[in-house]
Amino acid sequence: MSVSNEQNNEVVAVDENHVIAERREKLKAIRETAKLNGSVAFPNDFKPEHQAAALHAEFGGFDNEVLDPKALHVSIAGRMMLKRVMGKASFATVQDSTGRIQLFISKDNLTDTNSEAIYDAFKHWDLGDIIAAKGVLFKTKTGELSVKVSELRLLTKSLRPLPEKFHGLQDQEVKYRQRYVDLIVSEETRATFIARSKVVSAIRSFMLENQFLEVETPMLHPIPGGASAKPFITHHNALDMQMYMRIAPELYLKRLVVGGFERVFEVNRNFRNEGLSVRHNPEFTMMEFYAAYTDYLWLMDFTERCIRTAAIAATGSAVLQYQGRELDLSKPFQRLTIVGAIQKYAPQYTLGQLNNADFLRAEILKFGTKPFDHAGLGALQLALFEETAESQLWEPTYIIDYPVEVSPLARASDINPEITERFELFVCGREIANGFSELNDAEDQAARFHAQMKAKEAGDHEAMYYDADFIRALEYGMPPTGGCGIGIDRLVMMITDSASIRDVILFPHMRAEA
RNA sequence: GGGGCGUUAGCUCAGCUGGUAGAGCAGCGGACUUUUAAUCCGUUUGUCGUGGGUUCGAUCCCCGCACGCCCUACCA
Repeated sequence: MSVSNEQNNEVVAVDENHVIAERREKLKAIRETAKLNGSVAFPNDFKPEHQAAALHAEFGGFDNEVLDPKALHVSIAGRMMLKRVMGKASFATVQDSTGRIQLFISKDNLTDTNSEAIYDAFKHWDLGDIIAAKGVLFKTKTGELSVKVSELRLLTKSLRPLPEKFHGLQDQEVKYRQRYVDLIVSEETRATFIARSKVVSAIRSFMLENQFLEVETPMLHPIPGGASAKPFITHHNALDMQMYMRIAPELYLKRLVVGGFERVFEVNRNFRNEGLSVRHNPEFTMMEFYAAYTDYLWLMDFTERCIRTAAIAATGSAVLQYQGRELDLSKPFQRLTIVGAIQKYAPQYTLGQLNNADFLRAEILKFGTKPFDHAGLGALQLALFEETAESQLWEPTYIIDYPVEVSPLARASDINPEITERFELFVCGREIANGFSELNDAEDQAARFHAQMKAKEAGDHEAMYYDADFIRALEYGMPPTGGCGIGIDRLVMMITDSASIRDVILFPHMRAEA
């Protein structure tokens, strides 16, 4: 054919190694044999009726005296992970989505007319091939439940070799970039993502049980809002307008509360155009919920129960181990004010100092952080908290009394207008959740947006935009409401004892491959 | 964005402060009818991440770049 085709072949060749080349040759032979037999190289007519884990659970406890008379016929399929050929008899370990089971394959037991050819073909099948078997359950000499195979088929030829069978996949980069390989060979990785699924479904059930309505709000926003963060910017061609990937669903969910959905929640992705770290992925999952006629005190109780429920659903216990240290989610979560937390974890500061803006400003500079120019006392206290106390909050702790100036969507305290009815939940030194009594005074909200715009003009790139439609919605009247967002990835990190957010995201963001 | 460490066969890893590379697994050939990372015999495979520099000579020393991991910063 053409030049381009030759180029393609060259590209393939660069990626090839002799192992892959051997396998391609085997596949070629398989195709030819299939053609002669009127069959196909990639059949899809085999339907397994059993799975490894269930077979072990149901029959693993019996010995051959029980199993033999039953003559339990099973059919299974999966990836061949181990193969031990010993002349005329062989063992192969097959892995399906539930676990592994061993096959015992001997020419004598194969019922097919050309059993010799099938057995010889099997000897050349590779680790990683998807195979299917039918046979009878029995126990080997060493007591392992196995299938004495009467029918054996190759369903899918695998062209690429798996990682080394004992050490598995060690290269972090490959684990992230080629998660499919990681999942094939790492039980631990599979367990992490199964736990993640359990966490999410437990949270969903918990919300539904508490009369919340699950909703989906836009991911593409004309005005980014609901958080202080840099958005990804994109463009809608037909409308010829700039759009933003959402940084938070908050303003839409509150519009729904205005609309009369008094309890709503959404579990989905937020996108923030910021740095990557062991705790940050550009897209991350939030469970955000709003409940009319509740406040931040109610939210703290509710969030606590929600997290505890999720942990138990995923691990069976509310007492966990995180990075070698016990994490007890069963006890009531602590509550501390920002100043209280500093006093507890950095007792060198006096109350007088903590209420002295000039002192705080100077102290924060010592930590190498520059507080923003117009930071008030509350913001300075918060900055010092972040430097001194935050990372020490191992046991679940709600920090309360966030200053108004850093909480533009939260309801101010009736007692002290400088602070809001807001909390953040810290566990293992990390922020896990953020919630507050919602600001439902449309005029106050408009004034807060104006203040944010001023901050933006003054150079605060993360200050919020003025969202006129959101103000309009509030002007129709939003009932008093409490709302909270839980960072699902970080919660799953905690519950699965994962050190990096990338370990709990199936396909974490990576730089383009070299 | 700043700092540290890393990159050697398909995989897991060795490689002596410089003489162009090894092991195990996988593969290929052979033996073997109860193995468990099967075993035993034989055997193939490398732009030593990449581009420069120093040197008679570089996987090794120096510099740049790419990618990765960790710490740090912004943040959830």
